[in-house]
Amino acid sequence: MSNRPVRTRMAPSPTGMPHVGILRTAIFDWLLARSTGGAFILRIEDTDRNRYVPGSLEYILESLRWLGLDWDEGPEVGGPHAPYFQSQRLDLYHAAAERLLASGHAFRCYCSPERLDEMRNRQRELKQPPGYDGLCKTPEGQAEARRRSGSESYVVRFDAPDEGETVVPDLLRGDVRFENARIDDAVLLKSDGYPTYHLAMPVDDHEMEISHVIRGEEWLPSAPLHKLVFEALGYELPVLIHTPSILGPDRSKLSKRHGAKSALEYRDEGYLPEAVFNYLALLGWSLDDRTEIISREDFVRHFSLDRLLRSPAVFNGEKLDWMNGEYMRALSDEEFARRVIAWLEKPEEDGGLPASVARPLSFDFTLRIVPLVKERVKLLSKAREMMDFFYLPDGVEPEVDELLGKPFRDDRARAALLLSEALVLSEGLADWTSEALLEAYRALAGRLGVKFGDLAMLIRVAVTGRSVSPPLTESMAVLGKERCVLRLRRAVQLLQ
RNA sequence: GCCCCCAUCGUCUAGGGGACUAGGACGUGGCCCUUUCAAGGCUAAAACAGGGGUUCGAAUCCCCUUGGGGGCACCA
Repeated sequence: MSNRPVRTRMAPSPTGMPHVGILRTAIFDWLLARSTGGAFILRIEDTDRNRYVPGSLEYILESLRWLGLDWDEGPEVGGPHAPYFQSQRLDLYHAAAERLLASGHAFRCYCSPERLDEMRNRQRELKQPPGYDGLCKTPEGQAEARRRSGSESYVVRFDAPDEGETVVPDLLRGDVRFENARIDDAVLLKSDGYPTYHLAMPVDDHEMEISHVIRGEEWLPSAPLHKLVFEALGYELPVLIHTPSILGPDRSKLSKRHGAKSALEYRDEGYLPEAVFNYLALLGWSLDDRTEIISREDFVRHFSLDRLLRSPAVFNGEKLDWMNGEYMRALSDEEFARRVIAWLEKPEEDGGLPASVARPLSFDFTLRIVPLVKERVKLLSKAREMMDFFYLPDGVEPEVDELLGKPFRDDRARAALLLSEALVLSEGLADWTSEALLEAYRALAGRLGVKFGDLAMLIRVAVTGRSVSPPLTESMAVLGKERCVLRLRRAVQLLQ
């Protein structure tokens, strides 16, 4: 195998948001490059104008940026092999096609789509393997095809050998053998002058000096074709690595059907990029028998191709959630505050706080809240419901049912009494600290003959508007006496 | 239909002939902690798909079966 400098690439088509499968492969590409001092190249495979989805390029770039996969060459950064858009490299593909035509490795095919359809239907009925029947391999056949289609429009097809076998060396899977008779005379150049992947990929990977092609295993069946094209063009074949698929819960390839998400959707749901990176990188690769949380630096330091797995992995959202929680808790308070503020300052419809809350949020105030919520939140998006009551300028509006809860469902008067006792006590409290509050409320509960938990819940809902909240007295200490007393008073009124 | 790939707890995985009464993690159950919710601690259940070989010895190597996945476009 070659000793060329390591150069890997991600080569997405602009057909929408890149999903986790392709991103996971990109992570391996990036990791291989970064761990070897090599280069990671981004190339846009925009050769199918029919499938083009506007905005895709930005989705791709933003996904990579979000995950921290910086590219050394490609869109925006340029590079010695620019342009990095295949639609701007047509001359290269035409020249390659001409060479293949001249050397007899390819031929022009005038068959109409209709004829090809018929051909395939016939083959299916006869239970024969589908594939081009070779009509246009001879001048007579070409004439016939032209006559039948009534058009001069043609494609360039590869003339695959009919005998022998082609052995594809895959670093992960070893030598994979294919009978040449099974290799189709694939279209290399379409009638619109654009190349197919089968031509563009060998040409570009050669031109861009790609040393390792890491791509999904769905490409394995066409790998022998690619090898043949590389050879016909006189190019050195890169190291091939076909990564296993990521599967949905039903074990079929992960797709939109399963709610397969793009990186940007994870971002918008409140996941941390380092957690998504960690989780994805561990789908098909492992460091050892126990390490789950691995920093980006350690991934780079320890990544090696020989620990890549061959078998497909089912995507486990619950484990991702757990891992995201791990990363959230591992953040410093300051960093947590920065990220959560960025989230909370978004418009309400995007998961931020209501418009009534003035932006920007106070960093210092938020920093005091962070220790109370950090370990009870798995997603940034969940932070809002845990934290909003701290910021609401007009207080909270608890539901009566919520306030009464189970213990006081049938004794509203008692709840009102307890709460007003708590109010009076609070108003008279000079030392507004969590410790003092806790002590005072415990004593009160004892004096009134109510379980502390029940009393606390009453106060909790009154102050936070919810029955699930960060620790009560600590939250109240941060909120401040004035606001707490106000909210207690309002709750008492609500019950009376 | 044909071709190719894959196969350890429900899921992600460790394991590359003896260290395996098969380890870790997520999830699940139980207990502890506890002002809610989390977090944390302890603990439990849970797997080598089946069958043949090879070998003194197989989760590990080979073959077959079964199962799962992918591919067979002028899409990538």
